[in-house]
Amino acid sequence: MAFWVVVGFLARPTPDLDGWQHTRWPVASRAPSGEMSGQPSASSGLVPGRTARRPSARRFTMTTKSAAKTAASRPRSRSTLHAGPVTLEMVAQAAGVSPSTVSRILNGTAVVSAAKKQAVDEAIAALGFVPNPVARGLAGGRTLSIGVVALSIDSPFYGVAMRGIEDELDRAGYSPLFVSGHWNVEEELRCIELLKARRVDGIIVLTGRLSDTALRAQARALPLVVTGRNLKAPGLCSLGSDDEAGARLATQHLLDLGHRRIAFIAGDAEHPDADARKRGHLGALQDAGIAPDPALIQQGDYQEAGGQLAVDRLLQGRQRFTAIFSANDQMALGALLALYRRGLRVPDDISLVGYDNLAVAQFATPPLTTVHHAGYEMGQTAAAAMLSLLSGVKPTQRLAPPRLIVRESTRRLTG
Amino acid sequence: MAFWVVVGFLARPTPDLDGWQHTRWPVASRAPSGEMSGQPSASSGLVPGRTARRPSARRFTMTTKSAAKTAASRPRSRSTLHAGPVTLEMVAQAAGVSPSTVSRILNGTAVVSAAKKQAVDEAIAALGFVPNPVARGLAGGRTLSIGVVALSIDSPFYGVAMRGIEDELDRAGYSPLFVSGHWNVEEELRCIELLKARRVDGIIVLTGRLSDTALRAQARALPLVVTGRNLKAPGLCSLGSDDEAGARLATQHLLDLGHRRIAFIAGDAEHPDADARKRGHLGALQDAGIAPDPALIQQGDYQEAGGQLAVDRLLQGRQRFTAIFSANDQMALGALLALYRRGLRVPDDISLVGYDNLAVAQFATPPLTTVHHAGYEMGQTAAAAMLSLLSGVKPTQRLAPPRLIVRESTRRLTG
DNA sequence: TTGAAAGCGATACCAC
DNA sequence: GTGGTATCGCTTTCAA
Repeated sequence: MAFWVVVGFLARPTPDLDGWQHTRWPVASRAPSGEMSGQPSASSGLVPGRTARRPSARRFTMTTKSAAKTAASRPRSRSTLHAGPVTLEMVAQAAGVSPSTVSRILNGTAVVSAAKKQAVDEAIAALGFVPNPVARGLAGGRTLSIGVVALSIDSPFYGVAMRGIEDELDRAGYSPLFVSGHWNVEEELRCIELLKARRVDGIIVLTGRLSDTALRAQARALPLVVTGRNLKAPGLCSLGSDDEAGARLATQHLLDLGHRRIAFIAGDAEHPDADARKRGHLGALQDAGIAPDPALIQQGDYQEAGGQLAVDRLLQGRQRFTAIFSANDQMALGALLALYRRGLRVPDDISLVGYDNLAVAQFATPPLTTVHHAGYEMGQTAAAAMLSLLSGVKPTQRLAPPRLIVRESTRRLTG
Repeated sequence: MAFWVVVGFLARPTPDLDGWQHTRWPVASRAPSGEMSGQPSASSGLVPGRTARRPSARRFTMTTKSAAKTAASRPRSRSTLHAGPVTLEMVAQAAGVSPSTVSRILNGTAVVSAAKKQAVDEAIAALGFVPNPVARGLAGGRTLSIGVVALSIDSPFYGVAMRGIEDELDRAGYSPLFVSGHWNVEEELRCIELLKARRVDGIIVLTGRLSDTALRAQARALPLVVTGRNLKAPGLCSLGSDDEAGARLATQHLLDLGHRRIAFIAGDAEHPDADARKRGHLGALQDAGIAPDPALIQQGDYQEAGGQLAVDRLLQGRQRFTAIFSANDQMALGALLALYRRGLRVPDDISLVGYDNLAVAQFATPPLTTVHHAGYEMGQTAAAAMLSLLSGVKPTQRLAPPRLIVRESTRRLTG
């Protein structure tokens, strides 16, 4: 996208217009004709801002067929000094073609003669034209932006997923619009409405709390990609990861090391993947012929504090166990602290396995054995799937299966 | 903002139009009249999408004075069944007023009679009207969105800052647009251009790599808030935190505990605050009459691995030291691991202080003594400052001074 | 106070 | 292949 590179923007308010006053920032493409009036609205809660219209400088328009070659009579002729947002129309004039043609070249909507294409490309480069996504959004219905609903903008796991989305979308000229649902269904819905109001072209939901039904409904209005689920619906692409298999890997690893009494710290039950991880753990135990001990299963919340409390409960209950599998790394970190507080060493006294392979996991003391849950890749894949959806191609992306990362928090049970 | 609550959106493509085909998602407010033609463009790299115009259903317009009461003849009359984006114009019709009046009420741009206001408010509620920010952006020049340039979307420290921004802006009806510069000046500039292309109303730069001069220049075109700096310029609000004082606090704490040989792990030199933290450390030493030993100062990079390597170098160099002050928590985590690997216990053998008070710091083993660098609050304050700037008020926000958080990674030097 | 209408900057129909 | 131009949904003159 060559035309996307150069941008010519206002360095200072255009001084060539009549009535310019002391407004500091040129608002969009308008040159102010005076200060705004009016009070902050009760509805919007905000001052209208320093917007005003070009008072005399009227854009040329040719409502009737007769107004043919008026181009030269345009009031604000282009000059390097009086820079302002360069419009498609300016490019058209400079290249001596119609706006339609420029648009066609920009979007590849139709075949244009090589000569005109070159003229337009040159004009674009010369003027430093950047298409205005806002106008594009209004006119074309597409804003080249994708809404991303995350649980929280500062989530350690989804943070890297967001980076993956960002990188992948960027390559296609799309921008992500991140909003956070804060672990709350209503807020997630509000986020989606906000994104739709902003006319995003599609929405990526990173797991989230919404019901499958709600997601299906949304997908009827807008392309939707959702991670952490497995559901089928028109216009919807779900990218489930096999958390059950991942959890099996973790528990199996502990079993392989000779552990038999393995405590499990469950994730937030509201989270769809929490149950899968629990099933994986129980499944692995069962396959090994071990009856799960309910006392060894502690409810957590996917947060550090939850892991810490879970271990405290385990210890207070005087449960015998030689290993812990925590349904995510964050809780494992809390577990690590709880064990440390009691003077229990990892892995000498207790082996510990996490899940997710967060960046911090490798810097825990000791570095955490965990299940790699590819966050960055998940984001990238979700974005790629969205781009497929948008281009009308059925997305075929799938997530890589989870894999075990053995570090230093687990060891063979001896004695 | 009462009108912001309800949204009526397309559940399925409007079936009342002629020529409807198998398009899946209604693009913006248009009902398709057929499939799109054309190839993906070399410029945009993307398929144009399934956009099409309403073929016959023409919006009513009154170009001449004579076309007075045509409202009733409007082709697509409003009905609950044929829901579609509710426009301001529909509200106007429902309320029996002109679009201008609705706009005035929405924005508080002018005084409107109570009766009309009520009628409009009711119509808004009844139709579930939500103003289209895209159209607003085009027409008014304001998009109610603020660009936020971060180093990375998944930065642990700036993550919480972003949350602060999000929360604060949300209360004013603004949305943040997060973009990442990836620790790279060129990319940061590219981000800013992208944000300007998307017509954000202002930009918040979270520290970043841009030079003060570059920032000043940007501020001439758009309101700008920048954290981690102290610079003055028109249209610019900088929110510097006193990192020097914070670092002094950390080193002073170690001195108070009787430590004399204190190693320092410096932050990424490209970061403006890294130098301040180093100065604070050296200043505290100097005040205590201790000559800094260059061998005890190790360069880090603000990443975990950097902290780990720094400690490795310290240990390999057989330096004598009883405490370490790491210029941020991430490096402190790495330091913790390096010490653990050598069998050195924190705080028994070595005391360790970090900086930032990341969420993970309190779950390190042992929980990290650190300097609280209010990320969330920083974001909130930056957003508030931006809102001030936008409303023409000179921002007076300041950041709270850093403060020491004593946890378990430091102890009094005995013997 | 209120309404009419001219844009904002693109897109994509429709005709040539 | 092109150009004209009617929108998109809203803001803000200007005139009444």
